[in-house]
Amino acid sequence: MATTESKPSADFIRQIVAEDVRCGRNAGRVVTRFPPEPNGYLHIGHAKSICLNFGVAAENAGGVCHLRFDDTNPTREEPKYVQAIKEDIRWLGFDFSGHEYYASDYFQELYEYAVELIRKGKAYVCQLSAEEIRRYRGTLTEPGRDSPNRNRPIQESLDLFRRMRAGELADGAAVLRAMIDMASPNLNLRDPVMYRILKVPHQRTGDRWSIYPVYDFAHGQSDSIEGITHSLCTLEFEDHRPLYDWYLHELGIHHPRQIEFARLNVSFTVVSKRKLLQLVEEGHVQGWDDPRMPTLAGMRRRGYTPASIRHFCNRVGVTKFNSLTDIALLEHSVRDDLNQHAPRVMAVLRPLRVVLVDYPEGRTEQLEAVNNPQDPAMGTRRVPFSRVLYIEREDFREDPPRKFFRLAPGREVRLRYAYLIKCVDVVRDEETGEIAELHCTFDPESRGRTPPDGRKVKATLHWVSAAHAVGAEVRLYDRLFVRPNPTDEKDGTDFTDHLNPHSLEVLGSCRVEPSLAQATVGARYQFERQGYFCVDPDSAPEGLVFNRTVPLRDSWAKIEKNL
RNA sequence: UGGGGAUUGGUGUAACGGUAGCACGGCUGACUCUGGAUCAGUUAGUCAAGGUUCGAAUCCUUGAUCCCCAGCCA
Repeated sequence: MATTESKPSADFIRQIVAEDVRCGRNAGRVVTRFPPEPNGYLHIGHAKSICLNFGVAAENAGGVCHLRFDDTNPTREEPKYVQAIKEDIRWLGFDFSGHEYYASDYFQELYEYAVELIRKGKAYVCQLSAEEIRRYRGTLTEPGRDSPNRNRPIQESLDLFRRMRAGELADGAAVLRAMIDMASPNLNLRDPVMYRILKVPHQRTGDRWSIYPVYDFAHGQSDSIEGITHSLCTLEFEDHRPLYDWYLHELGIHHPRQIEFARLNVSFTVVSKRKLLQLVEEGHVQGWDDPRMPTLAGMRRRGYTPASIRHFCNRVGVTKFNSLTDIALLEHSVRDDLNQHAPRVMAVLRPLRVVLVDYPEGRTEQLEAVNNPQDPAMGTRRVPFSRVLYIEREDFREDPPRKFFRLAPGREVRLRYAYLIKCVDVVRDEETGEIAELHCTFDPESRGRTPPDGRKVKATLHWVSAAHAVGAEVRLYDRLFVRPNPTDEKDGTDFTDHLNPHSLEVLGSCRVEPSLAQATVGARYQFERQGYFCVDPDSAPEGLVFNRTVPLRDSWAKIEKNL
């Protein structure tokens, strides 16, 4: 490159990390972590966090990113989610081998930390009910009141805590609380709960525990135990930082630096595990991997590439501003990637029969087609051509509007890689009056080249040979919601009120070129002039199923809209 | 009316007292056997009001608006 390309400036987190490395904090080491709770599938918002955490680690010499499952609530977590999360992270392109951790592995240490705090007089067992604790906590504007158990002798708390662990107390009968300040303006500091009784078996520790640490008591210490240097989390934990600081300080253990950033929001979709779960449970979509879902599993099935998601995450940046990123940026990222890598094929979604009346019956030609004009190394293939073809119904207009360049009565267009054809007749179904087929003539001098008289046409259509085409089902997806911000419920609506009723359209009688007969599940293609498509796992030997990942930009659609 | 954050074109993001830049989107045009892609041009912004300064998106003051917090969820 002739001129020095200006480096994109690092986001504020990378700047902080760089400064820490520069001045030798943590001996120059960088250890980050991605800490999902295994209670749902990963979505595009998690992808942002994954790219940030693994990215920051990779950019620093010797940097490491841990995958840690925050599995502190056995009532909501399941092994199937652990598996799905690991699969999604690997698919996204990140390696956590040798660095897979579980908060549940620290249960014994966490228990000992809790005992230590009781011994120091910094924690106590409280037997107020959940409801009472809430009332004692006060409100945003009024201070709370001390629990009557706050001055319980240390020995008594120690004994009670031991009995909680031993299963001698019922669920909800007692909790362990930190003794901080019931009048703190930060509600997180009003004697927060550290442990609760949950006589529920845990997916990894079985029935060894009948008490479990709450997130706030587990998270910071887990980071500490793992030697995390930079604990990157979302904005809502900013208020919790003083609490984490307090625990770490009282315990006198390694203190990671927590930095908060804004979570990702994307227009016309929802990025919240709870809401995505609701869509699944209420049957608005067909599952976590429904191609309309912004889950990594859904996007994978839809045809998104890992690279396109990573690029998207890098482009949205990292700040503390609560933003709503335009879904067009996501769509651009995947087009950008697929444009360079997806082989082109011809597929007719809504077939209209075309008979070339002057083309010999029974004749078949094999025409050479380019697999990817962006990448000549991808070579060429042969596409069969014959007398009866299918073209796209929308590529013909009996009464063409202004600026419509495609086929119309008496008009000539090119068939991609083949001949110039001219429409000479429109044949209707006598009963329905619908256009049944088109009769066209072809110019034998125009095969793969401009005819000798130099005639030009304004449109090139894709097509398939009727006798050679393969049948397929194509699923067209549109945005899941009709509102840019479906979760804005200030007008009293629920986000499910804004679901797009047309987010899925299934086309059952599509015809695709024969080279696709061997297409394997997950393979991605550009259907020329239409968009990027990917083979769905529902495909069977008897029937291919394609998902539309994203349409090509369609300038005719824009012209038509403004006509 | 407690505490914690935030505010730069339509959207996202840079600029760290010295020319408000980049990307997406929009709009023009060129080119084209994908109305794709590509290329070129264009559009449009510092929340407000004061102050400091030769000079302010950046520093100070006041105000406005938005987000988060009253789970034994994470």
